[in-house]
Amino acid sequence: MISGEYRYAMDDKGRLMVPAPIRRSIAGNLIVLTRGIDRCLWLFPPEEWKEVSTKLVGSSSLFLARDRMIQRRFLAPAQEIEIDRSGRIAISPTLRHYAGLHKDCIVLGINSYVEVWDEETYRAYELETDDQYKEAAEEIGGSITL
Amino acid sequence: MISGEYRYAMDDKGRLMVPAPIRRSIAGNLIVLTRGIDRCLWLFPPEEWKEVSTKLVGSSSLFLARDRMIQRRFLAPAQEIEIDRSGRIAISPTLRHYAGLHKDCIVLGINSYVEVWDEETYRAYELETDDQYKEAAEEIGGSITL
DNA sequence: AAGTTCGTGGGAGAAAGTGGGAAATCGTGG
DNA sequence: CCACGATTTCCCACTTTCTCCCACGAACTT
Repeated sequence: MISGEYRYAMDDKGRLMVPAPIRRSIAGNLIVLTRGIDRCLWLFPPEEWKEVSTKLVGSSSLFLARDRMIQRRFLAPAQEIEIDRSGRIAISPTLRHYAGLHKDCIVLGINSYVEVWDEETYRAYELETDDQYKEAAEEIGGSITL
Repeated sequence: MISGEYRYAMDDKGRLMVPAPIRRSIAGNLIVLTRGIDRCLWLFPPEEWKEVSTKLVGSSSLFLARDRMIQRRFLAPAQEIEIDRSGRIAISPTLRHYAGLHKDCIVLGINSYVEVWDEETYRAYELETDDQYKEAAEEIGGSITL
């Protein structure tokens, strides 16, 4: 189970730390990096990626607009990359640009995958979703007793 | 049943005491620390955390905006940490920053979990919510006879 | 009064994070 | 097809932070 929230600076070469605890929970030093659905990147352990991608490809068709869209925006940008000896990954300019990564980045461990955000973008996202979050919390409060 | 209100100073290394009475009511020396919904941290015994988190994640999807939000804000920041031999936990910079922990902290034992507040923040919260608290008391008075 | 528990501080070794150099690769233009 | 510049990759070395452990002082107990 991957988790944790971290803040790292991307260096001038576009390299970003994969937090040590997350690294430890990944077998091998390969990961798959792709565009996330919000303005962030998603990072999967290879076997997770295989699962997600086959589920998506499995039932998709060249001839359906919706499927083509998903393939283009989610599957196509994916690249398998290596974690270097110091525990960093090099993020390609294309992906960097998509997520608007500048310098300070937020790295989130979520269950079985990892998200990478530009810090400012993430703060903005938090503000934006604050009301929804508190609403959700109240709703949950109705069903969870502690 | 966990309870008690305590005040501790976080040391320069970011370490904070877990009050001895609370420590005694936790099996083992592992706990889960995460962001609370107000500007504080929540600390769960592992089995409690498993229960809460599975209730939340149970059937969540990458592809639903609301699920992503809950995962990012509640689940992602969670980390399992160890209580050291002197009964302290090391709080990561990210969580420290979120709760605005400086030096003096308030630790609250509440039923089955624990809250950690920056002292100033907590005093402010108390002042802010004083009226609401009295109102709430009136409401409750309608249903509880003592 | 002595032992026990509780809280506080600090030191040493290990691990994590950061930066940069050199070789290799890629892309472009001649 | 080659040459050059830019970028990337790989590796090494340094610095900072963390972790683990021990030791001390205060307070409480017996």
